[in-house]
Amino acid sequence: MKIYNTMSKRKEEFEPLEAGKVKMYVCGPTVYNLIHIGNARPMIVFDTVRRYFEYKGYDVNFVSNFTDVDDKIIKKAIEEGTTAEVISKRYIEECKKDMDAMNIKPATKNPLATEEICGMVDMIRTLIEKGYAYEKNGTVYYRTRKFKDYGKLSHKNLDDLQSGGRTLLVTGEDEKEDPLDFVLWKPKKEGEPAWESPWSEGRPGWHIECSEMSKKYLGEQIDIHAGGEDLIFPHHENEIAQSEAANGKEFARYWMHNGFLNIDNRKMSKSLGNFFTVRDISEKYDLQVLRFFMLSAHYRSPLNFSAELMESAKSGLERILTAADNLKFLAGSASAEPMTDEEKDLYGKTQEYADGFERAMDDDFNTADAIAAVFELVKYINTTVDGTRTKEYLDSLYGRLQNLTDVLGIIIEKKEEMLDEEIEELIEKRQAARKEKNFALADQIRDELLAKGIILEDTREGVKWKKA
RNA sequence: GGCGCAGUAGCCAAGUGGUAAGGCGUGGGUCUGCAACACCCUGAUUCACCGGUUCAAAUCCGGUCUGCGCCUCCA
Repeated sequence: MKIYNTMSKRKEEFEPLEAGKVKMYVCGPTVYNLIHIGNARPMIVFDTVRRYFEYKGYDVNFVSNFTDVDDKIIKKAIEEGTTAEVISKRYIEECKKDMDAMNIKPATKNPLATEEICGMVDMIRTLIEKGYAYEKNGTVYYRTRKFKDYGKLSHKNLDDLQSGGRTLLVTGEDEKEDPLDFVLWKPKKEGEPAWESPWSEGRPGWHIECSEMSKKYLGEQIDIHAGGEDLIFPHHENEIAQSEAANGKEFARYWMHNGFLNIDNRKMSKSLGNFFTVRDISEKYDLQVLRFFMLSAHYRSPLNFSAELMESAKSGLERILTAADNLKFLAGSASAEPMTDEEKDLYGKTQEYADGFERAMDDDFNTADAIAAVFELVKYINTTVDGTRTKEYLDSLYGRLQNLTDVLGIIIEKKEEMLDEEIEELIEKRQAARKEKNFALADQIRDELLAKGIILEDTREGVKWKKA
């Protein structure tokens, strides 16, 4: 199994710190609003990574935080005349609903920054003791140049950073020893939430949160640390500086970063009017479509989002779902005899698709290629299945398909839904009309059902229905 | 200014030395009372462009053009 490591800029064979176990940390969202579809990409991608590890038999300890104290949350709280806590609690709940609708497995642990302040204070204290941090007027800064490896993840050197095109010295920061130093602890301003610390009543800097939560729930050294590529610098670079200086050992073995999501080939932003929340999308699509769409490209590539592309993804997903649905439908009236020799042989050949799927996933989670293997399996199913097959064969194919789609987090199982009597009657009435070749009436009933959101399909084995 | 990424059919997208996966769409056909589903056929003599290396290049090297990202809060 190979993983592209941002640190080495190459694919590396994955070797867990502890056999059979994976410790991974994914930087989670700041909860000041509903999550947008850009937030959804790492959630979907790294959930899929996790699912694949589990498919391979690993025990995955998956930790992802919620940043619940931050300037944006405070700003929102002031706007609404409430507290930061109310805001963050609300959006954590909403975020969990969206994640559930995207079929993202709950993390082993979702730590909240505000509940881990003590640990952060301890870590900052350690950094000061070791000479990696200093306090000025209640603010604690990290002494960036003291950490020899600074820049190793983002492949930048300090002098380039300092002579960069933008002004690094911003307001009130002239008290820093060096413009590159970043904040570990800042004193509160009037009306802001604050915690006690040896330096001032205040709150932690953003970067220290992840260093501490990762350490507390996964240990000083972890297998995988992941997030959006925009976090490489400065967030992850700073986490490394903090954690490695404080703990004295390599922080994460593999650094994974997903590419950015653009909308109509432009960066998503509120000012461009191309900003979509996951909730917005859910009004028009089942979020499975969004998930499928995101997995159709490699996670490290930039991905463009547009209405047309979503429609295309919807059609493709539909094809997979239809094949699964068809297997279930046929199984309902299939022979209970054991699989025939021919069927055993046919089923045996599906191993090839599972192998192709794994080969793709083993190569740095190439979901686009893995999906191609799923489509090949679908084609195989569609061409080898009909009303004469045994239930055992149909169920086996279903199992094979589900085994793969589960890794992608795509649910092929149709919710068991009962039609109400009125609709059942209409379907029967239409069948009678068809038998009498009264097609005008039959079509009329079909239109009527369509208006109620029921799509009918006539097959050799009977009438299938599905929700529009 | 510094660092980095990308350019493969109408669209999306795999493929990093051995002769272009897969999906969506289009057009034609089979099946069907019709529709839908499904199936078959339909597509790149070619991988932005120009040179080079090699028996062999979409894949390696050099250059050009174009688009994008990061260096500042950002998934």
